[in-house]
Formats: sequence, C-alpha cells, structure tokens
Amino acid sequence: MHLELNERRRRVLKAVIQQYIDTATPVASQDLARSLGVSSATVRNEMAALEDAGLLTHLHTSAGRLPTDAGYRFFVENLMDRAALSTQEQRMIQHQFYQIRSELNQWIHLAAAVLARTAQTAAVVTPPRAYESRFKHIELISINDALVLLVLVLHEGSVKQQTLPADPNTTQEQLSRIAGRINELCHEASAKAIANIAHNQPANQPPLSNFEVLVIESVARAMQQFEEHVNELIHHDGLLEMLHQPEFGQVTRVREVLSILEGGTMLESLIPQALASDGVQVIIGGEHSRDELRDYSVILSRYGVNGDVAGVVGVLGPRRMAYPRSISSVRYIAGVMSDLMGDLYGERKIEPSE
Amino acid sequence: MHLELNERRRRVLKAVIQQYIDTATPVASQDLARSLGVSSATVRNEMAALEDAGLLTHLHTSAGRLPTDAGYRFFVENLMDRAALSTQEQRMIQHQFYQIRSELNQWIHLAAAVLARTAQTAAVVTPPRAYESRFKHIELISINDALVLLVLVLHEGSVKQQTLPADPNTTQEQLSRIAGRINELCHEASAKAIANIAHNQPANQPPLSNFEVLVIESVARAMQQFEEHVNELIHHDGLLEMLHQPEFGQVTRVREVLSILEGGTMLESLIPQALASDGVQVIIGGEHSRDELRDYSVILSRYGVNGDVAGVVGVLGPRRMAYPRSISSVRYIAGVMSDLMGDLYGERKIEPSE
DNA sequence: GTTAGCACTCCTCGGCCAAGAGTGCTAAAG
DNA sequence: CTTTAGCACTCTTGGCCGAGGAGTGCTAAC
Repeated sequence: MHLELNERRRRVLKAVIQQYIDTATPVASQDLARSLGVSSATVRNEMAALEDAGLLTHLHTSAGRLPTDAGYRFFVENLMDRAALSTQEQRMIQHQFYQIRSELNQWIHLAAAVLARTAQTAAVVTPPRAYESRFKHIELISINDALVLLVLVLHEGSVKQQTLPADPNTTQEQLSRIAGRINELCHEASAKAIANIAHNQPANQPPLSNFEVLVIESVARAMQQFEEHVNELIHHDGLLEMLHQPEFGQVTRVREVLSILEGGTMLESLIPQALASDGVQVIIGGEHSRDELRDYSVILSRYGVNGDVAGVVGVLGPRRMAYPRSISSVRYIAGVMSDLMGDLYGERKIEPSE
Repeated sequence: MHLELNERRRRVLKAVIQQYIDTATPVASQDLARSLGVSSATVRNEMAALEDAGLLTHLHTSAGRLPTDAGYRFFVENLMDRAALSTQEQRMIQHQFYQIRSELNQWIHLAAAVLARTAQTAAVVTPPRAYESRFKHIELISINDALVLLVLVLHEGSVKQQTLPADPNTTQEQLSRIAGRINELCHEASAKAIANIAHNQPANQPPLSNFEVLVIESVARAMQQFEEHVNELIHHDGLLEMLHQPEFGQVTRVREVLSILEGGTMLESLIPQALASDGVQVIIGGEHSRDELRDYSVILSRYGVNGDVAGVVGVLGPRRMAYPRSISSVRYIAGVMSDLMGDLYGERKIEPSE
C-alpha cells in the first residue's frame, strides 16, 4: 500500500494526522498549504487522492479531512517520528521505580500511574505472572483458637493468603511442622501435581492428616484460581485524565470506556495476544477485535523475564491518540519494568525493540 | 424544626421527596392532589409553607418542587419508611459472603459489588484495620541467590510482602532461624516498638546482624506505612451503574464524581468520622463537609469487631438518592461483615442499630 | 380552611435564517 | 501534465423567534 504514495502525498497525510491528533478537529486544506509551500487547491487534490486510497475521510461535503483506521495504521508504520522520552522524564521514571523496587505489588500501580501521566491517557497493567505457576513455600500461622492463616508463596514471588479453620488445640509449633512437611511434599510442584498429592496420598510416608489434606487442597485451589483469573487483576489508571479529551463530550462514551476498562471484555482477547508476542502491539480502532473497541486504540507491550514470568503494560485511548508519544512511553516503561525484573530474577530480559 | 409540621404537611413533604427520588423531575401540585384527597390548590399552599420552612425549593416560577438538603434530612430522620432487604436478597448476600469467607482480601471487593448492586449506586469500602497494628509473624523466603521475600503478618491477619537483598550464600535454614529470632523479639509489638528494637539493640542478647537490622527496619517501615495510608486502600464499585442516573447527563459531573472517588479527598474527612461513630451516618449534600460534595450524599457505616479491628462501608450517590433502600443496604452489609469478622476473631461485634 | 378560576412566568422545542467553513470543479496559467 | 485562482455549492452551527405547555400564585367564592 505504501508503494503508491509519493513523497508529497506522504507529507500531506502525515500533516493531516498530526494536526488532527493535536486539535481533534478535521483539518482543512488551507491549514496545510502554508507549511507545505503549495496552494490549498493542490492540497485538496492530494487529499482527494488519499481519500480514494482509503486513508482519509470527511464527515460531510464541507468538512475537513480526518484519518481512517488505515490512515492511522500507515502513519504508525511508515510516517511517524519516534518521540523518545526526554532524559529528564526517563530519570524521573527510573527513580520512582527504584524507590519502590522492593515492593513488588506496588509495581503495577506505579506503572499505571506513570504511564497514564506520560502518555496522557488511560493506562492498563497486568501483574507479572509465571507462564505456569509453581509452588515455592507455604506458612501456617495461628490467628486464634479456631483459625489459621495460610500464606502461599509462588515461585515467581507472588503471595496469596487464606484463612482455614483448625482444631482448637493446635499450637504454632505443630503448624510449623505441618507447613514444613507440606513444603517438602510440594517442592516446586505445579497446581495439578499438588491436587494429585491431595488425592493420592504419597506411598512410603506416614499418611496425611485431614488438616494436611485440607491445606494441600487449598493450595491447589488457590494456584488454579490464580492461573484462571488473569483478567480480574488488570489494574488501570488515568481514566480521569482521558475524560478531558473532546471525544468524551457525551456520557455514553464515558460509560463505554468504563465498561471496557472494568468489564475487561476487550482485555480478554488482547492481553493474551500481547503476552504471546514481542515488541509493542498497536491496535487501531476495531482492527482485529470486537465491536466495542471500534472507537478506541490500544497499545500494549509485554514486559518481564523471558520464558519465566511476564505481564502486560499498555494504554487505551480514543482512536485519535498521540501514537508517537504513547508508543514510546509504553515501550520505555515496559523496558524499565523488564530491567527491574531481570535484576530480581537475575535472568535475561524481554527488551522490546520496535 | 419538626414541631411545626402538622400531619398533612408531613405527608406532602414525604410524597414530594419520594416522587422526586423516583422520577428525578420536580413534582407538581397536581401529582399529589389525587393521592392526598385534596385539591391541587391546597397542595400548593402546603408546598409554599414547606418552602418557607426551607424544606423545599423550585428552580423557577413555573416549575414543580424539589427537596432542599434540609428537606432530605427531615425525611431521613422523621418521615422515611424503613426498607428492609427481602429475605431472598439477604440470603443471597449471606451466601456470597459465606462462599469467600476464607479469603479476607476479597471481602472488600465483594462488599462493594454487592452494595453497589443492592443500593443501585456507587459503593465504597475500606479494608478492616486494627486501631493500632501489632506484629504477629514474619517469614523469610529465599527467592534466588540475592533476593529474599519478607512476608509480614499483622495481628488482625493482614499480610504485607516485600523483597530484600541478601548475602549470596544465605540458606533457607539460616533465614528461617533469623525469622524465628525476630518473631520472638517483636512478639505483639507496635510499629514504634519495633523501630526501637532496630535502633537500640536489646541488652543481654547476642547483637543483631546487619541483615537482621534491615529486616526489622523493613517491618517497622511497612507497619508505619500501613497505618498512614488508609486512604489509598479505599475500594469502590458501581460507578458505571450510577452513571445511568440523569444527574450524570453531562461529563463534568462524571469527572467530578470520579475525582471524588479516586482522589479520595472527601473520604479523608468522612471516613475517620464514620470509624469513630456507631451506626449509620448519612451526609446529605455538602452538609458537614467540603464543597466538592455539595451535590452528593454519602451513607457510611463502620463494620468490624469492637475495639479491635474495623473498616467502613458505604455508598456515594447524587443528593437525590433512594435513602431508605441505601441506608438499609449499608446497615445490612455492615452487619453481615461484622458477623463474619466476629466469627473470625471470636469477639463481640459492632452491630449497627440506627 | 378549601378550592375553582385565571393570569402570569418561564422553560422547551421546532423552524428558520444568516454566517461561515471547506470542498469540488473548471478553466486558465506555468 | 501540474498547479492554482475562482467560484458555486453543500453542510454545519448558532442565534432568534414564537407556539405550546407546564405549573405556580393569587383572588374570590364556597
């Protein structure tokens, strides 16, 4: 498709899109004549050609031009300037992540907040997840006479908690012994393997007590739930900022975007896709996906440690989105998070390029 | 103020408010004449009197009447019928809480979701918190060569996690021994006491290693942070449902309510107040509080176990809110949560009554 | 005290018109 | 063959007006 576009036509397209992104109003031929050094009539001819090519449209006869999905796509792939974050911004972001480097569960909050601010639109982040979670450790802590707190640590460092009923007379020491036994039994096991242990008691070992079986079952269930409910853990931020965009002038739009972000219907399809691919994914309008995303664009990147544990960061905004800046922001923050996780897990990182 | 109102005048006020809550449009004298068995002129006279008393207003000469803040307040305190939840709803709610009773950190999600659905407006919930957090237990788990996961359990069962750097050669056994020692040192201590331990090493004990000091400091810091950052943990739900109310016809309103819910400026002032008082609090319009709440009402209740650990549940909605139903919902859900926590902690509960 | 009657106020909504923004086309110029 | 000036044409936007309607407030009669 990009073969047929001569240099000037590209310049026109680029200028139209840049201005439209900037002003949110259709751009007139006049607006470009000056900066391109030709007359408005010439610009109109070029615009008409770009419209024939399916890259631009207009809303009615006497309205200026605005990009189609295909126009944006062409822009993103062939025309757009890279908009690297300033070194000052980079330093700031690095610093903020460094500050909370030890609190893993705050990462996604920070990432969403920073991304929303730098990209000026809504940000979404999923927490880092192992491809298949493996057991690392449990601890049993007596809360009171009848109650025990089960703390489960997974291999990649996620922590789950749950309360269990217990015999009134169980001491903390007994609990620790039980935890120790289960830690050995379940060492590095997957959810399935652990479910197995509960059902088929291990041979040549003393039999498991009822309570021990209960604990093991709880662990298996928690791990399974964890694997299934990726979507519920999507965190987002920056909705408020995005609402200042003129496309959210009517409340139906707001409702729409809220139900996308909270209902998570979109993310179900897009996030697995992003997890499975390298680099930054740009989805413009309803390109690959469902109808409810018709008016929105999504930019996603995987982050994490290769082959081990990964999550997704990205932004959601109106189709008229500052693609250069958003893409750079997503790429940069994914990079920072990958680096940090690399430090944590001490392995090779995902470093998105393109 | 309620002295001066005769029976019929009360009936008029009640009818106006109920209809206005229902229809969101100012109510005309005609609308009430039928059901009150008098002429519209009589109703108009009564309305004028109620307007003089400051309980009703109208927007312009030829518009129907609608309640003022004082009108709503009078309604809530003197006129309103209790709207108990149906036994079916109650059973449903009980059941849902029962299902997740062991997963403490899901409580607030469930509570917000259920409350938003039954009260048909936005719900806010803070997690249960001890009045002063006390240390219960830590665990140190080796993640890899250079990294240790610190899991901190507080007395009321909250779990915090954090990663720490460690000497490359530390074994899990050494870590467990260290954790054991710190568990003894910090037994049931407050954040302050623990900070003390780190700075003034205990006498007649072997001195603390650098790593042990690091762990203790981390624990103290985590507990302090936990005490300070109550507001950041406010969870909310049901925003989307609330946006269907006609008062959210323009986007500025949506932004307003979003920044109330997410910025949390309001909750800073209202939640401590709710935590400190018994029963259900109703704040109508800007009654006691800041300007940004002028157009909203808030209904809050404390829940939890008396003198031990407590949180706040409530709803936020437009001033024109279904007070009877909302108040009942908040009261009921606070009760359910208090009961459940009572079971957990085995102590006397907060049982809100009016 | 209650109510019918009526004048009066104010909002709402549709229609209409003028102004303006931009285009598409045509024909001339480079 | 490309560029451009000129101009007619289309469509939107905003303001204005007037009719219709909703509902009140007042007055006078019951």
